[in-house]
Amino acid sequence: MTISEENYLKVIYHVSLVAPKGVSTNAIAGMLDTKASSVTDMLKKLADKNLVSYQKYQGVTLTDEGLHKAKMIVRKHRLWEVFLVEKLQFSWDEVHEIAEELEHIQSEPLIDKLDAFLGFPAFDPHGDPIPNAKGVINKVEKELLSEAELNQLYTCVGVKDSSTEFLQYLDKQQIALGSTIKILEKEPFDETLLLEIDGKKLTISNKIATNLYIR
Amino acid sequence: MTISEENYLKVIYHVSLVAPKGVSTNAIAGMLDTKASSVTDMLKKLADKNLVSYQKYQGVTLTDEGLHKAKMIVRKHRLWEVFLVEKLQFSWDEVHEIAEELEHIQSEPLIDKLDAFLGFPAFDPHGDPIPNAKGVINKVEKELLSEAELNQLYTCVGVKDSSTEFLQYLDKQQIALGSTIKILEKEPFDETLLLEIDGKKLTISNKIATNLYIR
DNA sequence: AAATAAATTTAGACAAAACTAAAAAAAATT
DNA sequence: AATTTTTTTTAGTTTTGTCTAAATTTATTT
Repeated sequence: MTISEENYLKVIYHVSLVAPKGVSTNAIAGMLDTKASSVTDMLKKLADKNLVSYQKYQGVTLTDEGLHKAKMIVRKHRLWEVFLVEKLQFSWDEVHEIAEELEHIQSEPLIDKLDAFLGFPAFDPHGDPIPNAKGVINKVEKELLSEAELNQLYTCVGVKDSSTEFLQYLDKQQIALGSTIKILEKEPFDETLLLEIDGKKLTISNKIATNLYIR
Repeated sequence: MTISEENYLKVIYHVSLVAPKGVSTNAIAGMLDTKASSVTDMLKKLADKNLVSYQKYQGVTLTDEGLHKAKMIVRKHRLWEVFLVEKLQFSWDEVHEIAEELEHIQSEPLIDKLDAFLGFPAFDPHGDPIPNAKGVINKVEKELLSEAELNQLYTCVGVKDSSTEFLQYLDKQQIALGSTIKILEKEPFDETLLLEIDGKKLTISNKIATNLYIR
């Protein structure tokens, strides 16, 4: 598999988690910053290799084989992110791009030994679950902070948006995975929240609240 | 720089350590398992980018810029090898291929943090020196076991051949970097050596002796 | 010094992965 | 239902890195 093929599989995987009835050519083109015509070409190739099922104009879905390959790429990406943060002291907003490269290194023993070295982590630095060597993903029930109740105690378990800007905002406000969160007030007009985070008070916008996962 | 360009630079670097007056097209083709005509094409491209100086039919040498780039690739390769052996418990005969991939990951901070994580190692698992971030290489005087004197105490500091077969032979005979070696006898007919290695006696052929570095 | 052999380069072709522009199909609108 | 818009595909090109076959240069031998 080429790096390009792997990137297509990964994008189809991520999009199909949200849009399960077949991923559109344009959606893939948008995520990969390429043209729809290029996507069509690649989908044909992936279909020939039995990694996706594709019918003209009908979008694409992963085959069992394609799904497994995609999960293995995600597994590698997230394990490398853990390595970068836990062992090399990168911050969680710096690791995505590097992991985008590392995820394409081809070696089963490498990734299994890396997994063991890291202590078989279940989640990456952004709270996303890491598929195990068989592709099984530990599902954890979680909800968005924007859906949470007043005056209940929650723990921050992940982010939806993992852009540099958002992650750096969270760092600045000292919000991290594991932080304890209680909603003290909810402004009805714009859904701004007044929170108590690890004991400190903080006001956040609805946009922030719709990108933080809690449990 | 593409992976292919990096591989050419690396090969030119390695060959020019042995043949300093310009590396031939065929030598490069042989090492990269490609055709001479492909090499010619690439040399033109590298010359356009000012990474090599190249004149038709006269072989090629690295420019200062090309030399630095090549050293940085070697640095990455050897640091990753240390990581694989020291942290992930690979044996020294398993790491070359994986490091061939990892050496192309593009991130300065990654490699500097990896260097720090590993404790700024000076040598890789085969005893080869690791260039520092500026490209400076710690030279260590060493000689081949085949050139060594009788009844003197030496330490094994590296291998010339680092093929899987040779490294596995050394493992089997329990010869490792740091082993203490004394030559007890040298057979004049075929230069077979009787050694005492870490206290144990062992007979080795001249071919082995010409691939082991000692100090 | 001429002839032969070896090494190197040129010319032209190909596959992968992208592109543009135009055509075709599907979806949305009137 | 017909028209317009959007999405998707096709057709033809480009770039990168490779190849083969032929031509050229350098090295070696007689």
